Amino acid sequence: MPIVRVALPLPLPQVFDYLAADATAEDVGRCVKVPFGRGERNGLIVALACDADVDGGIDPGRLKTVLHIQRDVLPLPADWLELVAFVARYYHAPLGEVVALALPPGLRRADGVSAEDEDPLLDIGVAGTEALQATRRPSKALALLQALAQDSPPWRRSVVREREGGEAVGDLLRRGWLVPAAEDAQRLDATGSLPALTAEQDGALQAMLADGEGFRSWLLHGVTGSGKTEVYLRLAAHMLTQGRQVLMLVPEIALTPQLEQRVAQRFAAARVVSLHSGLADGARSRGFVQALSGHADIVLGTRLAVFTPLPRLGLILVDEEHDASYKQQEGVRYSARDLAVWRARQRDVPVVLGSATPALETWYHAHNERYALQVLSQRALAAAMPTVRCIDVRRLKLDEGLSPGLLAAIGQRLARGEQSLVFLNRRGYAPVLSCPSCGWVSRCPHCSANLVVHLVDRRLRCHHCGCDAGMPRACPSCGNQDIQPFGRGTQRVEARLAELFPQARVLRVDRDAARTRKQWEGLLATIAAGGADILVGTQIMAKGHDFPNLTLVGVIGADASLHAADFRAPERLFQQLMQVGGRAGRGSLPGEVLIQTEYPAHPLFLHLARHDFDAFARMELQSRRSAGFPPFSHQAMLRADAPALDDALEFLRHARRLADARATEGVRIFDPVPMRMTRLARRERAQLLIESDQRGPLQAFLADWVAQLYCQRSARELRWQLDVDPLEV
DNA sequence: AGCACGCCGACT
DNA sequence: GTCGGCGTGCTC
Repeated sequence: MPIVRVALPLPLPQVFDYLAADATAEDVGRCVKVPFGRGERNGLIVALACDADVDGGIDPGRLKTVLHIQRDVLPLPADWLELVAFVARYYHAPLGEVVALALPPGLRRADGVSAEDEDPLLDIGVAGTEALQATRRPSKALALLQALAQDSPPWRRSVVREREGGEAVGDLLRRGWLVPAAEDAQRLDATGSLPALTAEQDGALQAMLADGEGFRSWLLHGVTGSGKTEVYLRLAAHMLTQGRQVLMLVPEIALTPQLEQRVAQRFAAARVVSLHSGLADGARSRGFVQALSGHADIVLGTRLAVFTPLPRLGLILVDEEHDASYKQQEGVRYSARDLAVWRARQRDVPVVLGSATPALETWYHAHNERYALQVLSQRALAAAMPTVRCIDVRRLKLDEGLSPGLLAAIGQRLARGEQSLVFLNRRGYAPVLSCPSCGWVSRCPHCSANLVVHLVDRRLRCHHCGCDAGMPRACPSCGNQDIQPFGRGTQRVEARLAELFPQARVLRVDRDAARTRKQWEGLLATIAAGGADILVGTQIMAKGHDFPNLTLVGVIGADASLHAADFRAPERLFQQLMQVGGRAGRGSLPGEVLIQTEYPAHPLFLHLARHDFDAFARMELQSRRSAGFPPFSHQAMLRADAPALDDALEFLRHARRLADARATEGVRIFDPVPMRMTRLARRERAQLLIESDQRGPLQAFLADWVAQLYCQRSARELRWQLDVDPLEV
C-alpha cells in the first residue's frame, strides 16, 4: 500500500508517515487530513515513502491511514516543496511550521470548500496547467482542454507560453481557444504612452534585458527619486510579453497604496494579485491559487508573498531591499529578500534588488561581482539632490529641541507656501514621566523600558508590550503634584510648532496618527492636497513617497543613534537619513536637509552631505571587516526567555556546554548574555551568539546542535528559538 | 503544541 | 477519602 510522508504544523522536527490506498505521485504537494494522536490534523504530503524508509523502525503495517486527500486544488509543485524544505533546513525550523507559514490558512484545510470554486476561469487554469504539465501526451492534454474550453471564454495565453505547450497549444491557437501570445502581449505592454526614460534608466533597463532570462542577481542602486519603479515596471512588462509571471516584493503594502494602483493601471490587461497578512483568508487563498494555477500575471506582496507558487515565473523584484521588514522577527525568522535570491537561482530567473540605500551585505556583493550592479545617480524629473547641512547645536539654545536656524528655515518655507518636515524618530509626547523631587520615573511593570507619555489621550504607554495606564496627576511615590514629562517625541514637537507658527497647519505623521490603512491614506491625501504646512513625522515618513511641495527636512534627535551599541546602528541611521532627506525637493522646487547634531564633523554626516552612499559603505565595511562582523562572518543567535532570567541563562549555558562538546572547526561560540531589553512582556530574555567565517561549517554545526536542543527537556516556562542571520545582535 | 498518564497536597 | 497540581512522554 502506498505510504505518504506528511508535514504537520507542529513544533516537531520530523514528518509523519501514513498509509493512503489510492495515493500516487500526483498527490505529492496536496493537503491531507490525517488522524493524529486522538484527534485529526491537516497537513501537506511532501513525499511518497516506501516501506523501507519509514523512519523510527515503525512497522509499516501499523501506520494510520489518511482520512482525506484534497484533490480539488492543484498540488503544490516540486520547486515549491524544495523552497519550503530549504527554509526548514536553513533556518532550522520544523518543515510543518514552514509549510503552515507559507500556505494561506484557508488552503491548509483539506476538507474545506475549494478556493477556486467561484472562478470558472481558474478551473480551466488548474486543469490546463495539469494537462500541459503532461505534454508528453499532447492528445490527452488537448482533449481535456477542449472539453473545458467548450463553454468558456477564450483561454488566455497566461497559462503557458506557446513553445512550452507544443502541439496541443498550437492546435488550440488555431481553433481560437487560446489567445496568441503576441496579441496578448500587446495588451499587456502598454509601453508607448509613457514617460520617457532617462539615459540612466534606459541604460539599466537595456543591460538587464540584454542579460537574458537566466539567473542573475542585480542590485539596482538608484538615488531617491531616480525612478527605480519605472525600471521595475518596464522589466515586468517585458516579462509579461514573454508569457512569464512577475513576483514583486515590497516592505509594507499598506504604506504604498500608490504602487498597487500604479501596477494595476499600468497592466490593466494582466491579472494582478496582491498578497499580504492583512488580507482576509478567502482573498489570500484566492490570490495564492491564481498564482499557483498560472493565472495571475503579477503577484505584488509583502515578505510572505515570497512563498507564492509561480509556474511561469520569469522575474523577481525586491523593492527597498534594505528594509528590515523583509526579515520575519518571530517564529520562523526568514529573510524574504535572501529567499527571493535563492528562488531566482533555483528557477533560473533574474532577481532585481532595488534601493537608494542598499543593505551593506547587498552593496558588498554588488561590488564583489557576486551580484551585477546598475546605478541611477540622477533624479528622473530634472530635480537636483537636496542640499544637506548640519546645524551644530552644541552652543545653541533649543526650543523643544528646535534650533533657531531650523525654525527660521521653516518660517521661510511657510512664507513661500512650501511644506516642511521635522523628522524625529520618537512617538508620543515625551519618552518618560518623572518626579523631580523623589526621582520616580514611569517604568513599565512588564518590560525594562519606560512608559511613554501620550498627552493626546492622557495615557502612559509601553511601546514594547503595549500596556497602557492612565496618567497620574501626582507622583505615585511621594505625592508631589509637580511631575514632569522629560524629553520629547512627535506630539510635543507638534504642539510647540503649532504655538510658534499659529498661522501654519501642523500635521503629525507617525504610527499613532496612521494606525489604519485608511488613516494613512487620509494623511497622504491631506499632504498631497496641500492641506498641511509643517509635518512632524517618524520613520514612517521615510518610506518612498513623493511629496512634491516638500522642500525642507529638519532632522532632530539623530545623535541618539550615532553611538548606539548595535553594529548595524550606523547603517540604519545613514539609510534613514538618506531616505527621509530624499523626500525633500522631488518636484520642481529645490530641497534642503538640515540635521541638528553635536557632532557636525562626524564622517557619517559628511558622507551624507555629499550624497555619497558608496563612500559611507566603504567606510562602514572597512570597520566591519576589522571587527569580523557580517558580511565578513555569518551569525546565528540562540535566544531563550523565561519568567526568571536565571532559567533563560541556565538553558543557554547548557546549550553552550553541548556546543563546546561538539566544537566545530571555524565556529565561534560566545557566552550567554542577557539581551539589551532584558525584560519584555513579563519575560526575561538572554541570548547566545554563534559566528563563523564560512556559512558551511556554521550550518553543519547548527543542524547538529538544534537536533540536540530539541531533545532537551527544559523548564516548562522556558522558550527558545534560533535566529539565523539575525538583524539585531 | 496538545493531550495523555501519573504520582503528591487541601477540600466537599 | 477525592480533585487537581504540572512533570514526563508521545504523537506516523
